[in-house]
Amino acid sequence: MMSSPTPGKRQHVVDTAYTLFKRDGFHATGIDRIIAEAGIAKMTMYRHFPSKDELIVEVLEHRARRFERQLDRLAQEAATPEQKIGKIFDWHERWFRSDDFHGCLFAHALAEFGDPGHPVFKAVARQKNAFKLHMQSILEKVMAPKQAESAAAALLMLIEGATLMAQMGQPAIDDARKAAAAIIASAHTPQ
Amino acid sequence: MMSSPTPGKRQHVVDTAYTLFKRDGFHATGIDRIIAEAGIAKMTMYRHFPSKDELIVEVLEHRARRFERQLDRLAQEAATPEQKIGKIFDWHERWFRSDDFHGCLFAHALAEFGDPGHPVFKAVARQKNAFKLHMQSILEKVMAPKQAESAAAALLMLIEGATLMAQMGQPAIDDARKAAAAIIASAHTPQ
DNA sequence: TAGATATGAGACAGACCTGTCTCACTACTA
DNA sequence: TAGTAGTGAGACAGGTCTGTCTCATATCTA
Repeated sequence: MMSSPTPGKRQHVVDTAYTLFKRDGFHATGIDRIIAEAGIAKMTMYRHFPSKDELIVEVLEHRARRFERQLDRLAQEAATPEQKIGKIFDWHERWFRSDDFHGCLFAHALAEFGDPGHPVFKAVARQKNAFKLHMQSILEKVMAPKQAESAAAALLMLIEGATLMAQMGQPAIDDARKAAAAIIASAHTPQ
Repeated sequence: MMSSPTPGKRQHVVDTAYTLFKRDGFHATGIDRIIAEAGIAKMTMYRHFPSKDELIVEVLEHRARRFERQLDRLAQEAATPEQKIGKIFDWHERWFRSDDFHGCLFAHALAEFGDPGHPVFKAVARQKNAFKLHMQSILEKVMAPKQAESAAAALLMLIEGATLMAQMGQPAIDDARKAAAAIIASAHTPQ
Protein backbone atom coordinates (compact mmCIF):
# COMPACT_ATOMS: atom_id res chain seq x y z
CA MET A 1 0.00 0.00 0.00
CA MET A 2 2.94 2.33 0.57
CA SER A 3 0.61 4.31 2.76
CA SER A 4 1.57 7.53 4.45
CA PRO A 5 0.19 9.06 7.64
CA THR A 6 -3.02 11.03 7.52
CA PRO A 7 -2.37 14.42 5.89
CA GLY A 8 -4.93 16.14 8.11
CA LYS A 9 -3.01 15.30 11.26
CA ARG A 10 0.23 16.51 9.76
CA GLN A 11 -1.21 19.92 8.95
CA HIS A 12 -2.80 20.10 12.38
CA VAL A 13 0.62 19.61 13.96
CA VAL A 14 2.08 22.35 11.77
CA ASP A 15 -0.69 24.77 12.70
CA THR A 16 -0.41 24.04 16.41
CA ALA A 17 3.36 24.31 16.38
CA TYR A 18 3.08 27.59 14.50
CA THR A 19 0.89 29.11 17.19
CA LEU A 20 3.18 28.00 20.00
CA PHE A 21 6.43 28.93 18.24
CA LYS A 22 5.04 32.36 17.46
CA ARG A 23 3.99 33.04 21.03
CA ASP A 24 6.78 31.42 23.04
CA GLY A 25 9.71 30.92 20.70
CA PHE A 26 11.33 27.79 19.30
CA HIS A 27 13.64 26.55 22.03
CA ALA A 28 11.12 27.47 24.72
CA THR A 29 8.44 25.35 23.09
CA GLY A 30 8.89 21.64 23.81
CA ILE A 31 7.64 18.71 21.81
CA ASP A 32 5.51 17.60 24.75
CA ARG A 33 3.71 20.93 24.69
CA ILE A 34 3.05 20.75 20.97
CA ILE A 35 1.57 17.25 21.06
CA ALA A 36 -0.50 18.08 24.15
CA GLU A 37 -1.93 21.17 22.47
CA ALA A 38 -2.51 19.31 19.21
CA GLY A 39 -4.05 16.36 21.03
CA ILE A 40 -1.96 13.72 19.34
CA ALA A 41 0.52 11.10 20.43
CA LYS A 42 4.22 11.77 20.38
CA MET A 43 4.88 8.96 17.95
CA THR A 44 2.32 10.36 15.54
CA MET A 45 4.35 13.55 15.38
CA TYR A 46 7.65 11.78 14.94
CA ARG A 47 6.19 9.67 12.17
CA HIS A 48 5.39 12.84 10.25
CA PHE A 49 8.53 14.82 11.14
CA PRO A 50 11.85 13.11 11.81
CA SER A 51 12.98 15.85 14.20
CA LYS A 52 11.94 19.08 15.81
CA ASP A 53 14.20 21.03 13.48
CA GLU A 54 12.42 19.64 10.43
CA LEU A 55 9.08 20.53 11.99
CA ILE A 56 10.32 24.09 12.42
CA VAL A 57 11.40 24.25 8.80
CA GLU A 58 8.02 22.88 7.73
CA VAL A 59 6.22 25.53 9.81
CA LEU A 60 8.33 28.28 8.28
CA GLU A 61 7.86 27.06 4.73
CA HIS A 62 4.13 26.74 5.24
CA ARG A 63 3.94 30.34 6.43
CA ALA A 64 6.18 31.47 3.58
CA ARG A 65 3.86 29.88 1.02
CA ARG A 66 0.85 31.47 2.68
CA PHE A 67 2.52 34.88 2.68
CA GLU A 68 3.42 34.62 -0.98
CA ARG A 69 -0.17 33.76 -1.88
CA GLN A 70 -1.30 36.85 0.00
CA LEU A 71 1.29 38.97 -1.78
CA ASP A 72 0.08 37.74 -5.16
CA ARG A 73 -3.50 38.56 -4.22
CA LEU A 74 -2.51 42.04 -3.08
CA ALA A 75 -0.70 42.67 -6.34
CA GLN A 76 -3.83 41.74 -8.29
CA GLU A 77 -5.96 44.15 -6.28
CA ALA A 78 -3.88 47.17 -7.24
CA ALA A 79 -3.20 48.76 -10.61
CA THR A 80 -0.06 50.86 -10.38
CA PRO A 81 3.24 49.79 -8.81
CA GLU A 82 2.86 52.54 -6.20
CA GLN A 83 -0.54 51.15 -5.25
CA LYS A 84 0.84 47.62 -5.05
CA ILE A 85 3.51 48.77 -2.60
CA GLY A 86 0.83 50.70 -0.71
CA LYS A 87 -1.21 47.52 -0.42
CA ILE A 88 1.78 45.76 1.11
CA PHE A 89 2.03 48.43 3.77
CA ASP A 90 -1.72 48.22 4.36
CA TRP A 91 -1.41 44.49 4.85
CA HIS A 92 1.37 44.97 7.40
CA GLU A 93 -0.61 47.61 9.22
CA ARG A 94 -3.53 45.20 9.62
CA TRP A 95 -1.11 42.47 10.73
CA PHE A 96 0.44 44.71 13.37
CA ARG A 97 -3.00 45.52 14.73
CA SER A 98 -4.16 41.90 14.92
CA ASP A 99 -4.60 40.37 18.34
CA ASP A 100 -2.17 37.50 17.89
CA PHE A 101 0.66 39.60 16.47
CA HIS A 102 3.95 38.62 18.05
CA GLY A 103 6.47 39.90 15.54
CA CYS A 104 7.98 38.18 12.54
CA LEU A 105 8.41 34.44 13.00
CA PHE A 106 11.22 34.40 10.46
CA ALA A 107 13.16 37.11 12.27
CA HIS A 108 12.67 35.18 15.50
CA ALA A 109 13.91 32.01 13.86
CA LEU A 110 17.01 33.86 12.70
CA ALA A 111 17.61 34.98 16.26
CA GLU A 112 17.48 31.43 17.60
CA PHE A 113 19.24 29.68 14.72
CA GLY A 114 22.10 31.93 13.78
CA ASP A 115 24.23 29.28 12.09
CA PRO A 116 24.16 29.97 8.34
CA GLY A 117 24.41 26.26 7.65
CA HIS A 118 21.31 25.38 9.66
CA PRO A 119 18.21 24.46 7.62
CA VAL A 120 16.14 26.95 9.64
CA PHE A 121 18.53 29.76 8.78
CA LYS A 122 18.29 28.86 5.12
CA ALA A 123 14.50 28.79 5.24
CA VAL A 124 14.49 32.31 6.67
CA ALA A 125 16.88 33.57 4.01
CA ARG A 126 14.68 32.07 1.29
CA GLN A 127 11.58 33.84 2.57
CA LYS A 128 13.19 37.25 2.96
CA ASN A 129 14.78 37.00 -0.44
CA ALA A 130 11.50 36.03 -2.08
CA PHE A 131 9.78 39.01 -0.47
CA LYS A 132 12.50 41.33 -1.67
CA LEU A 133 12.31 39.95 -5.20
CA HIS A 134 8.54 40.40 -5.19
CA MET A 135 8.88 44.10 -4.41
CA GLN A 136 11.79 44.40 -6.81
CA SER A 137 9.71 43.10 -9.72
CA ILE A 138 6.98 45.59 -8.84
CA LEU A 139 9.42 48.49 -8.76
CA GLU A 140 11.04 47.53 -12.04
CA LYS A 141 7.91 48.76 -13.78
CA VAL A 142 8.71 52.34 -12.81
CA MET A 143 12.50 52.43 -12.49
CA ALA A 144 15.69 50.94 -13.80
CA PRO A 145 16.58 47.42 -12.56
CA LYS A 146 19.51 48.66 -10.52
CA GLN A 147 17.44 51.27 -8.75
CA ALA A 148 14.60 48.80 -8.31
CA GLU A 149 16.90 46.38 -6.53
CA SER A 150 18.23 49.09 -4.26
CA ALA A 151 14.78 50.45 -3.49
CA ALA A 152 13.39 46.98 -2.84
CA ALA A 153 16.17 46.33 -0.35
CA ALA A 154 15.38 49.63 1.37
CA LEU A 155 11.66 48.85 1.53
CA LEU A 156 12.41 45.40 2.94
CA MET A 157 14.61 46.90 5.63
CA LEU A 158 11.95 49.46 6.46
CA ILE A 159 9.28 46.79 6.80
CA GLU A 160 11.49 44.55 8.92
CA GLY A 161 12.21 47.47 11.21
CA ALA A 162 8.55 48.42 11.31
CA THR A 163 7.68 44.88 12.36
CA LEU A 164 10.20 45.06 15.17
CA MET A 165 8.86 48.43 16.32
CA ALA A 166 5.31 47.08 16.24
CA GLN A 167 6.34 44.15 18.40
CA MET A 168 7.75 46.61 20.94
CA GLY A 169 4.40 48.35 21.07
CA GLN A 170 5.67 51.41 19.23
CA PRO A 171 3.97 51.20 15.85
CA ALA A 172 5.51 53.46 13.23
CA ILE A 173 3.87 52.21 10.06
CA ASP A 174 2.91 55.74 9.04
CA ASP A 175 6.51 56.86 9.33
CA ALA A 176 7.54 53.81 7.32
CA ARG A 177 4.99 54.66 4.66
CA LYS A 178 6.27 58.21 4.34
CA ALA A 179 9.84 56.97 4.18
CA ALA A 180 8.89 54.46 1.49
CA ALA A 181 7.36 57.24 -0.58
CA ALA A 182 10.55 59.27 -0.25
CA ILE A 183 12.68 56.28 -1.24
CA ILE A 184 10.58 55.47 -4.29
CA ALA A 185 10.42 59.10 -5.36
CA SER A 186 14.17 59.53 -5.14
CA ALA A 187 14.79 56.27 -7.01
CA HIS A 188 12.24 57.08 -9.66
CA THR A 189 13.77 60.46 -10.40
CA PRO A 190 17.45 60.04 -9.55
CA GLN A 191 18.35 63.57 -10.50
CA MET B 1 31.73 44.86 56.60
CA MET B 2 28.70 44.61 54.29
CA SER B 3 31.04 43.33 51.67
CA SER B 4 29.93 42.45 48.18
CA PRO B 5 31.43 39.93 45.76
CA THR B 6 34.44 40.87 43.71
CA PRO B 7 33.43 43.32 40.96
CA GLY B 8 35.96 41.92 38.55
CA LYS B 9 34.40 38.48 38.59
CA ARG B 10 30.96 39.95 38.08
CA GLN B 11 32.02 41.80 34.97
CA HIS B 12 33.82 38.73 33.70
CA VAL B 13 30.59 36.75 33.95
CA VAL B 14 28.74 39.47 32.06
CA ASP B 15 31.34 39.52 29.29
CA THR B 16 31.39 35.74 28.95
CA ALA B 17 27.61 35.48 28.95
CA TYR B 18 27.45 38.23 26.33
CA THR B 19 29.69 36.28 23.96
CA LEU B 20 27.71 33.08 24.38
CA PHE B 21 24.28 34.70 24.19
CA LYS B 22 25.30 36.55 21.05
CA ARG B 23 26.53 33.42 19.33
CA ASP B 24 24.05 30.77 20.47
CA GLY B 25 21.01 32.60 21.83
CA PHE B 26 19.59 32.92 25.31
CA HIS B 27 17.61 29.74 25.86
CA ALA B 28 20.21 27.67 24.06
CA THR B 29 22.97 28.90 26.37
CA GLY B 30 22.90 27.13 29.73
CA ILE B 31 24.28 28.33 33.03
CA ASP B 32 26.70 25.43 33.10
CA ARG B 33 28.18 26.58 29.82
CA ILE B 34 28.58 30.14 31.02
CA ILE B 35 30.38 29.19 34.22
CA ALA B 36 32.57 26.69 32.41
CA GLU B 37 33.60 29.31 29.85
CA ALA B 38 34.11 31.95 32.53
CA GLY B 39 36.06 29.53 34.72
CA ILE B 40 34.08 30.21 37.88
CA ALA B 41 31.93 28.18 40.24
CA LYS B 42 28.20 28.08 39.85
CA MET B 43 27.60 29.56 43.28
CA THR B 44 29.85 32.50 42.44
CA MET B 45 27.56 33.35 39.58
CA TYR B 46 24.40 32.94 41.62
CA ARG B 47 25.83 35.15 44.35
CA HIS B 48 26.21 37.94 41.81
CA PHE B 49 22.99 37.35 39.86
CA PRO B 50 19.89 35.91 41.52
CA SER B 51 18.68 34.30 38.31
CA LYS B 52 19.54 33.77 34.67
CA ASP B 53 16.94 36.35 33.65
CA GLU B 54 18.63 39.01 35.73
CA LEU B 55 21.97 38.09 34.20
CA ILE B 56 20.44 38.55 30.75
CA VAL B 57 19.09 41.97 31.71
CA GLU B 58 22.49 42.91 33.09
CA VAL B 59 24.20 41.85 29.86
CA LEU B 60 21.74 43.88 27.79
CA GLU B 61 22.06 46.97 29.94
CA HIS B 62 25.83 46.75 29.86
CA ARG B 63 25.78 46.62 26.06
CA ALA B 64 23.26 49.46 25.93
CA ARG B 65 25.52 51.69 28.02
CA ARG B 66 28.48 50.81 25.84
CA PHE B 67 26.52 51.59 22.68
CA GLU B 68 25.39 54.95 24.04
CA ARG B 69 28.96 55.90 24.87
CA GLN B 70 29.95 55.06 21.30
CA LEU B 71 27.05 57.11 19.95
CA ASP B 72 28.14 60.10 21.99
CA ARG B 73 31.67 59.77 20.73
CA LEU B 74 30.46 59.56 17.12
CA ALA B 75 28.38 62.69 17.57
CA GLN B 76 31.43 64.57 18.80
CA GLU B 77 33.47 63.51 15.78
CA ALA B 78 31.06 65.08 13.28
CA ALA B 79 30.02 68.67 12.76
CA THR B 80 26.73 68.75 10.92
CA PRO B 81 23.65 66.64 11.71
CA GLU B 82 23.95 64.97 8.32
CA GLN B 83 27.51 63.97 9.15
CA LYS B 84 26.47 62.67 12.56
CA ILE B 85 23.89 60.40 10.93
CA GLY B 86 26.51 59.39 8.39
CA LYS B 87 28.85 58.40 11.21
CA ILE B 88 26.14 56.17 12.66
CA PHE B 89 25.83 54.35 9.35
CA ASP B 90 29.62 54.09 9.16
CA TRP B 91 29.69 52.56 12.60
CA HIS B 92 27.06 49.99 11.61
CA GLU B 93 28.91 49.15 8.43
CA ARG B 94 32.05 48.40 10.44
CA TRP B 95 29.99 46.35 12.89
CA PHE B 96 28.43 44.30 10.09
CA ARG B 97 31.86 43.53 8.72
CA SER B 98 33.36 42.46 12.04
CA ASP B 99 34.18 38.80 12.52
CA ASP B 100 32.00 38.23 15.54
CA PHE B 101 28.91 39.90 14.13
CA HIS B 102 25.84 37.80 14.82
CA GLY B 103 23.03 40.32 14.50
CA CYS B 104 21.48 42.57 17.09
CA LEU B 105 21.44 41.05 20.57
CA PHE B 106 18.47 43.21 21.51
CA ALA B 107 16.42 42.04 18.54
CA HIS B 108 17.32 38.47 19.44
CA ALA B 109 16.25 39.05 23.01
CA LEU B 110 12.93 40.37 21.79
CA ALA B 111 12.47 37.22 19.74
CA GLU B 112 13.02 34.97 22.74
CA PHE B 113 11.24 37.07 25.36
CA GLY B 114 8.11 38.34 23.67
CA ASP B 115 6.12 39.00 26.83
CA PRO B 116 5.87 42.80 27.23
CA GLY B 117 5.90 42.40 31.01
CA HIS B 118 9.20 40.52 31.05
CA PRO B 119 12.23 42.49 32.28
CA VAL B 120 14.21 41.46 29.21
CA PHE B 121 11.51 42.83 26.91
CA LYS B 122 11.56 46.12 28.80
CA ALA B 123 15.35 46.34 28.59
CA VAL B 124 15.14 45.96 24.83
CA ALA B 125 12.46 48.63 24.52
CA ARG B 126 14.59 51.01 26.58
CA GLN B 127 17.60 50.58 24.32
CA LYS B 128 15.72 50.98 21.05
CA ASN B 129 13.92 54.03 22.37
CA ALA B 130 17.15 55.63 23.54
CA PHE B 131 18.70 55.07 20.13
CA LYS B 132 15.70 56.60 18.42
CA LEU B 133 15.77 59.63 20.73
CA HIS B 134 19.47 60.08 20.04
CA MET B 135 18.86 60.34 16.30
CA GLN B 136 15.78 62.45 16.87
CA SER B 137 17.75 65.06 18.81
CA ILE B 138 20.30 65.17 16.00
CA LEU B 139 17.63 65.67 13.35
CA GLU B 140 15.86 68.40 15.31
CA LYS B 141 18.75 70.69 14.42
CA VAL B 142 17.69 70.66 10.78
CA MET B 143 13.96 70.05 10.85
CA ALA B 144 10.81 70.59 12.87
CA PRO B 145 10.35 68.34 15.95
CA LYS B 146 7.47 66.45 14.39
CA GLN B 147 9.41 65.68 11.25
CA ALA B 148 12.49 64.83 13.29
CA GLU B 149 10.54 62.24 15.26
CA SER B 150 9.12 60.70 12.11
CA ALA B 151 12.48 60.67 10.36
CA ALA B 152 14.23 59.21 13.41
CA ALA B 153 11.70 56.39 13.51
CA ALA B 154 12.29 55.73 9.82
CA LEU B 155 16.08 55.69 10.27
CA LEU B 156 15.76 53.33 13.22
CA MET B 157 13.60 50.97 11.16
CA LEU B 158 16.08 51.13 8.30
CA ILE B 159 18.99 50.31 10.58
CA GLU B 160 17.16 47.46 12.28
CA GLY B 161 16.34 46.03 8.89
CA ALA B 162 19.89 46.54 7.68
CA THR B 163 21.15 44.62 10.73
CA LEU B 164 18.83 41.74 9.92
CA MET B 165 19.94 41.70 6.29
CA ALA B 166 23.56 41.75 7.35
CA GLN B 167 22.97 38.76 9.61
CA MET B 168 21.52 36.90 6.63
CA GLY B 169 24.70 37.56 4.71
CA GLN B 170 23.03 40.03 2.37
CA PRO B 171 24.50 43.37 3.42
CA ALA B 172 22.57 46.37 2.11
CA ILE B 173 24.10 49.19 4.08
CA ASP B 174 24.66 51.25 0.94
CA ASP B 175 21.00 50.97 0.03
CA ALA B 176 20.12 51.94 3.58
CA ARG B 177 22.39 54.94 3.34
CA LYS B 178 20.76 56.11 0.13
CA ALA B 179 17.32 55.60 1.62
CA ALA B 180 18.31 57.56 4.71
CA ALA B 181 19.43 60.46 2.53
CA ALA B 182 16.10 60.41 0.72
CA ILE B 183 14.19 60.33 4.01
CA ILE B 184 16.13 63.21 5.50
CA ALA B 185 15.89 65.26 2.32
CA SER B 186 12.15 64.82 2.12
CA ALA B 187 11.68 65.66 5.80
CA HIS B 188 13.94 68.66 5.54
CA THR B 189 12.05 70.06 2.62
CA PRO B 190 8.50 68.79 3.07
CA GLN B 191 7.29 70.36 -0.15
C1' DT C 1 46.34 35.41 65.16
C1' DA C 2 41.44 35.32 64.63
C1' DG C 3 37.53 36.24 62.10
C1' DA C 4 34.98 37.55 58.18
C1' DT C 5 34.48 37.20 53.22
C1' DA C 6 34.82 35.28 48.65
C1' DT C 7 35.42 31.51 46.08
C1' DG C 8 35.98 26.60 44.10
C1' DA C 9 34.29 22.07 43.54
C1' DG C 10 30.76 19.32 43.13
C1' DA C 11 26.69 16.76 44.77
C1' DC C 12 21.89 17.18 44.49
C1' DA C 13 16.86 18.01 43.44
C1' DG C 14 13.20 18.42 40.43
C1' DA C 15 11.91 19.52 36.20
C1' DC C 16 12.24 19.49 31.35
C1' DC C 17 14.35 18.21 26.88
C1' DT C 18 14.51 15.16 22.40
C1' DG C 19 13.81 10.94 20.59
C1' DT C 20 12.77 5.67 20.83
C1' DC C 21 10.19 1.90 22.09
C1' DT C 22 6.25 -1.30 23.11
C1' DC C 23 1.52 -2.55 23.26
C1' DA C 24 -3.29 -2.08 22.42
C1' DC C 25 -6.77 -0.30 19.62
C1' DT C 26 -9.32 1.44 15.45
C1' DA C 27 -10.50 1.61 10.67
C1' DC C 28 -10.19 0.20 6.39
C1' DT C 29 -9.56 -3.17 2.77
C1' DA C 30 -8.43 -7.42 0.12
C1' DT D 1 -12.41 -12.67 8.16
C1' DA D 2 -7.67 -11.63 8.13
C1' DG D 3 -4.29 -8.38 7.44
C1' DT D 4 -2.43 -3.81 7.35
C1' DA D 5 -1.76 1.05 8.28
C1' DG D 6 -2.40 4.70 11.47
C1' DT D 7 -2.87 6.08 15.95
C1' DG D 8 -3.09 6.72 21.24
C1' DA D 9 -1.01 6.14 25.59
C1' DG D 10 2.77 6.05 28.03
C1' DA D 11 7.14 4.09 29.71
C1' DC D 12 11.85 4.82 29.01
C1' DA D 13 16.71 6.45 28.14
C1' DG D 14 20.11 9.79 28.29
C1' DG D 15 20.87 14.25 28.61
C1' DT D 16 20.26 19.14 29.99
C1' DC D 17 18.07 22.78 32.46
C1' DT D 18 17.85 26.14 36.68
C1' DG D 19 18.77 26.74 41.20
C1' DT D 20 20.26 25.15 46.10
C1' DC D 21 23.21 23.04 49.15
C1' DT D 22 27.51 21.66 51.73
C1' DC D 23 32.23 21.80 52.68
C1' DA D 24 36.96 23.04 52.04
C1' DT D 25 40.04 26.69 50.92
C1' DA D 26 42.05 31.15 49.90
C1' DT D 27 42.37 35.99 51.04
C1' DC D 28 42.11 39.99 53.47
C1' DT D 29 41.68 42.74 57.57
C1' DA D 30 41.07 44.02 62.55
